[in-house]
Amino acid sequence: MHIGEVAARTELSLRSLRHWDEVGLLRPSGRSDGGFRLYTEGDVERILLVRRMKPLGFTLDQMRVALRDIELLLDEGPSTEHGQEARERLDGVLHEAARRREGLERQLAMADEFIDLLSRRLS
Amino acid sequence: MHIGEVAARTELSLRSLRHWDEVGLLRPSGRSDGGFRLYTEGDVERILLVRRMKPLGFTLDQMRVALRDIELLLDEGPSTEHGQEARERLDGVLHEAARRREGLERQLAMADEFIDLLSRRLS
DNA sequence: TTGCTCCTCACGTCACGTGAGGTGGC
DNA sequence: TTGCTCCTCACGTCACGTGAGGTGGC
Repeated sequence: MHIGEVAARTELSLRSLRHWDEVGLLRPSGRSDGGFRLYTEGDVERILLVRRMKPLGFTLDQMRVALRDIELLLDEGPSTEHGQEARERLDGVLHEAARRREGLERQLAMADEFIDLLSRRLS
Repeated sequence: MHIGEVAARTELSLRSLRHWDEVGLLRPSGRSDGGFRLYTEGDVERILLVRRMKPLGFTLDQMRVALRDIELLLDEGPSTEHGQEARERLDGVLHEAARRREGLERQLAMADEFIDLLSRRLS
């Protein structure tokens, strides 16, 4: 499918999808003869995975590595040497993700404090 | 107090505090003879207010305006013409804040989906 | 054929991070 | 006097946003 449909389905901007392609985070599976990016359902699934990871504040490059590792583990399993290495890196990602999740919760708590404070000032 | 103590107490970087000064969001109340920024307890309170507002993703300029309006309302009350205008702008800010709060919650939910997915892949 | 979608530059933006080189404060 | 903290440039970074100018696809 074309980039516009992907953008609509994932709620991402055209520019973000093109940027992710540029930096190698998410390459569309193909291109049309005219040069249009062609995304598969699998591509969309990977985009949605990245979208879930993004609120945790990882860089595009960190997400690129993590995505590769997740797919490597899926393809090769944890038994090969590469599979082992991927697993170890992903253990680190999971720990870091849990840490950052706490940060997100603190942000939500702060936002609530601000909203409470402001609505009290306005009532 | 000096910028270092403020940074420690607010968990903000020295650079952020200097940047907020540069763009006029949060000017320290004074300067020492040698040029050191001097913050008061009131300055710290305002910094903490901005810190609570920040997770909602407003720009520094939007927060600058909102902070001025909040203080104006506190100083002048809602009866003056400026007080009226500030109140109306802050009503808008509160609505926007509530909207963005929902976005933050969706981000937290997405992060949880990612963490669940990754931990299932690794177990 | 129309017009809607897509393309590639390429510069701009936002909120700082990160030195470099120098000086104030107890 | 030492060294720790602070200062001001000023360039770099990250993840896109925003045109400009041009073309593919049904």
